[in-house]
Amino acid sequence: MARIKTEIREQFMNQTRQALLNAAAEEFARQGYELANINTISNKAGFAKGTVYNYFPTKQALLLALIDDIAQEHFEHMQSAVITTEDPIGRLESFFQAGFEYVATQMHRARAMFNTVNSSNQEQKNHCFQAYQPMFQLIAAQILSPGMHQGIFRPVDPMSTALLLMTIYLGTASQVDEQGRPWLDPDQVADFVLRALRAAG
Amino acid sequence: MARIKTEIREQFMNQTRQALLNAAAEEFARQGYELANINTISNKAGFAKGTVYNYFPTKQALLLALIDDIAQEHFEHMQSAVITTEDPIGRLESFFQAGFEYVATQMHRARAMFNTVNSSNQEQKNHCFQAYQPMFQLIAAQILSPGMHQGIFRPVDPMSTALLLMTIYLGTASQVDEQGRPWLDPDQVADFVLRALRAAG
Amino acid sequence: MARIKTEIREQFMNQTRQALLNAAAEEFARQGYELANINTISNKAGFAKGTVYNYFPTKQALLLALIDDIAQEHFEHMQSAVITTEDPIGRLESFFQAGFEYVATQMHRARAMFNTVNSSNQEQKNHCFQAYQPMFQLIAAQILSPGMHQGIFRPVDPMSTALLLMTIYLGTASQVDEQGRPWLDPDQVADFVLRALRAAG
Amino acid sequence: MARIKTEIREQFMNQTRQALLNAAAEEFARQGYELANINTISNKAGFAKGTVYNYFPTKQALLLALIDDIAQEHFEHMQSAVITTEDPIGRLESFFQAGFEYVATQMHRARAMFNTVNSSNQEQKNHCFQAYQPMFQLIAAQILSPGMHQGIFRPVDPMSTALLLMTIYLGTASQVDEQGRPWLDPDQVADFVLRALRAAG
DNA sequence: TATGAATGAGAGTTCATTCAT
DNA sequence: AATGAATGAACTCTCATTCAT
Repeated sequence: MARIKTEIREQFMNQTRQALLNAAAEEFARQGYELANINTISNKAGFAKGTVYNYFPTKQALLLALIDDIAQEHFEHMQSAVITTEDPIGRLESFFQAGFEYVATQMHRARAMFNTVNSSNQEQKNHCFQAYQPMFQLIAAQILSPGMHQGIFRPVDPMSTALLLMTIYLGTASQVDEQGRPWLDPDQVADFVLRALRAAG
Repeated sequence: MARIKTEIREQFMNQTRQALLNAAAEEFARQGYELANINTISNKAGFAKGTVYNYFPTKQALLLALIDDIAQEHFEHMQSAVITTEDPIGRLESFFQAGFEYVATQMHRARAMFNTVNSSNQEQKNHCFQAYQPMFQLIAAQILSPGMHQGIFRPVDPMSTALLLMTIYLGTASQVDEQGRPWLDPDQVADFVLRALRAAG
Repeated sequence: MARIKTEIREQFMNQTRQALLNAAAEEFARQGYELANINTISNKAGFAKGTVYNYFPTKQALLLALIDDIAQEHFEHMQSAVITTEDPIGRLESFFQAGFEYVATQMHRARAMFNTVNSSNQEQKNHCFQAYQPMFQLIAAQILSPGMHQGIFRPVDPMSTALLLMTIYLGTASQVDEQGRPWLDPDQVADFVLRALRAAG
Repeated sequence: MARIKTEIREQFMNQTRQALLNAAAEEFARQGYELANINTISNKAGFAKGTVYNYFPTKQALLLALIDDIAQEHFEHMQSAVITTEDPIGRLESFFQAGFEYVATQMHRARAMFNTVNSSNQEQKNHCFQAYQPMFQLIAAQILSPGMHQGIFRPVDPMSTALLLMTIYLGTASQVDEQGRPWLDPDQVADFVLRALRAAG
């Protein structure tokens, strides 16, 4: 009984926490970290200013928790798309498609992440890279390695190439016009990358 | 006589202006726009706070003037490297080499520019793109077009490909470790891009 | 219960607001709007600088709220004095007596208002006139009109004469020596005005 | 010869000084003392910022010199109008007519003076009263005294009545609508005052 | 747990004044 | 006499954070 009560409470707390994270995503996306306003975030989430501090000790802790949330969701979205096929080429195409899809459907979260990854604050930037380690692993282990083993991709260093692909993904997916539409399309980018990776002959 | 006096004065003013721009580059690079401190900038340049406002009406105007300064210098550095050879492949290699070189030698200016290009402030971002138009033209007209005409590069849309290359350049050149060394090297990146661009066969 | 709590809180807030308005009156009276210092105001009220901005969005909003407060209090003071007698002559004498009384007892508030009414800032000046509309009505409807109807006052245009009387009141009541004592006394002024208004013969 | 040179120089200096005073009048009228900008004033006069300080040691000194200039001109304008007739009633009417005329023709100077007379700065206010002493004398000695001696005006205290008339003049002449037209006209005001002053019977 | 009044450090900007030219 | 670059004190306003309720 007490257990159940506790669970219900936790669920409520999680709801509040999620509401705050969602509102934070929107605000961090629109304004960037420095200009983001804690008051605006809490109000957007339907709470008062002080409530944020019941869940996150500081503004930066809120951002970093958000980044963790985003990175995990982002990773799961990409992974599930990538592993639906065995073909390394298809996987790479899926990677870019799923990536652009994520940016399109989770605009706020994606932009909050872009802003943080490009932040001049080293701590925030590093936290992003940490949180995105699984994504690098995904590229290296689930796309590049199989491709090289099957002789479809030329031999490359998996980690630095994963970094390059990730850079290309982040760079191209984050460039959008004033209406939020990307300047480049994922197939075009995937095609470009595939030509660069394909084994000769 | 008056002319000479005026010229000397203008030279002095330009010196002050340049000192402020240099200090601003350092501060904007280290802190990003929002955290950059006008007082710190002017002191770094050897002046009092108010002096900044004799040269730039607002903090943002200072940033945008700096971006113009950087973009021009950056462009000139790249252009002079690119046009030393007729060979499109060499030109593309030179482009990345000169690019990474610029980032290495003009660290502050380059980082200030990266921060601005990735800013969540649309006005600042747009200003960057405007200021970098010559660079896009350089890629399209001096590298891609000749390469395609000579049958060395496969046919691509020059502008969107220039955008892609620029994105790759900015993305890869801006990724540096804590000591400021790039994670990827220009030849590796140029090689990757060349494989993607080369005409089949 | 919640209602009671809310009421208590509101009462507290009103106390803070009033304390700020009182401190503001003192400061605006002594220094005028431009030289008035928000920090001084909040400290005088027993609060920190930022607290002012929990109640008034800007310095000018604080001034205008104060003007509204003063105008209402001022009007109520004058009205209650005026309507205690039916006699138009007595009413006019009461008007000036109560007016000088208000200035003497509410020195800060009165001076803050004088400063604002004479401000070179049109917006502030206009706000004063708006806030003092009831006072013009009081003069026209409760003093001049009855006086004319009873044949005690000669026929005059009520509104422009109300304006003239108000001008005379403000002008004479605001002239004080270094110790704050008025140069003219209300009975003298009332007598002067009465002679100008009385019906011939 | 040296004398002549000196005179020419003085004339030049006086020209510069006058240009500065005129520009100051405009700025002090529009903005009030605190918001008036020394740079704006000097530029309006066709000089650089520093030039002001060759003629006036401080901003306030500039204001006070301007007040002296205005008070003298204002007085001369009123005096010459007042003394054209021997009739005290005509003199009083002329006083208000000339007064409103001065405000209409020397709008900037008049408004600068109104702003200063109503300033919360005691020093500035007092300086105004000092500078306007001749005007009080004019009212008392050239209008009220003759009127009383001729039995046209009832007996009043000349100085306090002069103060009252001056207050009424300043109050009514300074009230203008957004187009700068006065709300009351001088004859109306003079008529009001005359009724208050006329000897009974 | 949720609230929101209070805090106060900190920032950008203005501008009277100085002074070397 | 005229200039205008440099100065730096002073000000308004913002906002992350605290804490009593």
